[in-house]
Amino acid sequence: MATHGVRGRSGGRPTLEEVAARAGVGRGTVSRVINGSPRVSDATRAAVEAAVAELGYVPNTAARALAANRTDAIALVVPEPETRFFAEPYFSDILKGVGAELADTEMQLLLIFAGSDKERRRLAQYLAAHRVDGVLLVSVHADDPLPDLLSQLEIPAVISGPRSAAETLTSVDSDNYGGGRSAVEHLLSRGRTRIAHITGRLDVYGAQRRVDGYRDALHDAGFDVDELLIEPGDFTEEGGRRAMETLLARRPDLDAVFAASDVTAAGARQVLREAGRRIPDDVALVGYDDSAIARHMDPPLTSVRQPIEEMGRRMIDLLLTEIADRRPAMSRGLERAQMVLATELVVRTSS
Amino acid sequence: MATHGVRGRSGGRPTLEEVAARAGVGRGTVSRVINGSPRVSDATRAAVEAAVAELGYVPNTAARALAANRTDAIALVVPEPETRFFAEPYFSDILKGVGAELADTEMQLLLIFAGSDKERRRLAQYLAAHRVDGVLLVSVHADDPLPDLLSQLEIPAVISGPRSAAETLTSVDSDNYGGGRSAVEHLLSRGRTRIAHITGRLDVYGAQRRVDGYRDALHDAGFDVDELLIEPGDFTEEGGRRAMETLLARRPDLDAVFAASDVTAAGARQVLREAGRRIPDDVALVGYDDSAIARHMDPPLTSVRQPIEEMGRRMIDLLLTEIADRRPAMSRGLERAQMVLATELVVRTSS
DNA sequence: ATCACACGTGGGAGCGCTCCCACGGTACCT
DNA sequence: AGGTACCGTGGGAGCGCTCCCACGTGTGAT
Repeated sequence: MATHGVRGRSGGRPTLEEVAARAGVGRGTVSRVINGSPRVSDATRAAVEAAVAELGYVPNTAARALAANRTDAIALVVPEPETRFFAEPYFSDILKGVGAELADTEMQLLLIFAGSDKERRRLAQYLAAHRVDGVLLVSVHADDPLPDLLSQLEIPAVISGPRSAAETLTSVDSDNYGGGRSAVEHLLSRGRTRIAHITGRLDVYGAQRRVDGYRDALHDAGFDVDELLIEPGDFTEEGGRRAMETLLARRPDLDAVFAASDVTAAGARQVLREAGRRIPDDVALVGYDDSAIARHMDPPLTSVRQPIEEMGRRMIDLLLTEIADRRPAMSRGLERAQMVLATELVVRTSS
Repeated sequence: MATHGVRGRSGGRPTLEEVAARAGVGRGTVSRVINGSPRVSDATRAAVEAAVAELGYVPNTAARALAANRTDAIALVVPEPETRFFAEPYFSDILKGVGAELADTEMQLLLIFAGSDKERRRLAQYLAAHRVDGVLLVSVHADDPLPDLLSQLEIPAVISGPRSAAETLTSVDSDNYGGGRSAVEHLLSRGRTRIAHITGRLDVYGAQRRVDGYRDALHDAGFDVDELLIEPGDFTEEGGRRAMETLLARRPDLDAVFAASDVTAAGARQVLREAGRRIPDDVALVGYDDSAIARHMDPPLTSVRQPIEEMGRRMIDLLLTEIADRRPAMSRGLERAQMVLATELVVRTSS
């Protein structure tokens, strides 16, 4: 469909040189037209474009990459096994945002999994070869060496979910603090006062921030924070069950639970049911992520929604800017951007 | 982790030339070592490898691609919107096989979605630019122009699920005929004789082959095929419901149903339940795909499993061979490979 | 009339590699 | 001794682009 027109009699694909000859101009001029430089007269531009169309010219990426020292490709690095990538809607949402924002760009997106050690070595090789202009990093654990490798190689990178408050890479995050806060404020407004919190993995910065939001919301409402109402989980269903059992044993009079993920809430719900507590009558329940689970739970789960697709879009924005600036990491003076997007509490009948 | 060692004082990455100088050999020799040519003495090879390690040399992909006219990349083209890609386990299984087979290769895998028209135009551009050495095509509809574009551009390609018996591209498929056959033979062996079939979308070659298997199994067992027992579906749950209603109205005495997908079977099951038929007592049910749905259905669904991961692996095998042969499509004489992998009937309590 | 300075343009140099030819050396034949 | 063959090796040429300098030519200020 895209290519018809005369193939060069040489048999191969037409080159810049051939287009130039055909249009009766020099090589440089064709290059300028191809790259959208404004320093070309309209007449010349038209002639070149005609020649390009007639010959079905398509630039040779390798040659361009070699000469210009760029690749026009960026990588989305997922430091997880592929299984998790498909299992968690998080990734698919990010990918959707990224794809949308990249759609009218020349940039090519590469999806790279780095779950196993072998894959990670491969990735290191890959980055060392500078085969991408920039990197999008999602779901990075606190002790992951990848970000440092990237700044060392001076490859522009944007991370989703900073590793800490002192993240050195440009980052995009949802407002975990505000999310945690809004969940608790909502429960308070419903008249609940003995609100428990099942946290996420605390080596994940976002999980900590949710706890901070939980604490501050209670504190600002004039309550003391009861440490016995806080129990660490790990984002999983099983973790939610365990934590809920502990909490119930420790504080049987609790009247609400804020779980750090919907899956965790599902685990908690199960234990509450088995203990004969009705939701929301006896215990109100709020989750986090607003995933499919939340909508299909019985009763439907109130949950904090993160704008994940939007995060994907913003990540690309920032990355492209950084690439364009060509001042990779730690360029002098320039503050690393730390973008934070608002969350939204989706109220359902569980609270 | 991967790169330490002396960076060239020039500041940039070391080149072949610098490695050659350091090892006291010529450029060609280093190239030979890098590319694993046997025509290098052991001593020289060792010297070069030492120099490579010391300098932290990593080949420049763009330069290599330009000089050698190859990209060391292949694309997995998914002619579907990203949503379906994540929704259907088929893709994740294929990807798993592909990834595994590619793991100890230099080849880079690109994932390209071509669901929308815009994306397809982009893809055509991409292929015209020969940015990949080969293409893996999955889930292609009968009238898709993509395969023809590929052979026209002479890009090696392997398709999963041939478009017809006369597929011109190299293909890998599971044995849909045998799968259909085994499902019916199984039902016959259970003493069922009035076996209905809800087909898949009949513009999908594999769906047709399943029908063929259904027919032949009955015929070979000495039964006439009752056309009123065959009702077209479309692989969806809703299609399964509709078809089941039709069948039940037409042949209330049917005692078994073979559905062309598990999802279709789920739809059929629902209608059967509503009609008061017990499974498997009154009506035995067999699905296709052996997906999660099959395992979790009540009762658990007998289903035909396709070796999807294996298909991914074989596709890569064939593609790499084709790339190595450098005789892209329709090279003279060479029969297109049409690989067919066996299916397996997983018997559960629904039959 | 002169100078200055844009602007649009052509083409050399060079990006880092692979390919291939040519060369000297060794080994084995006649 | 000369011839032939092959092996390991060096390095020229060239892949198709971008970058940048240099070169007219036209315009406005002097």
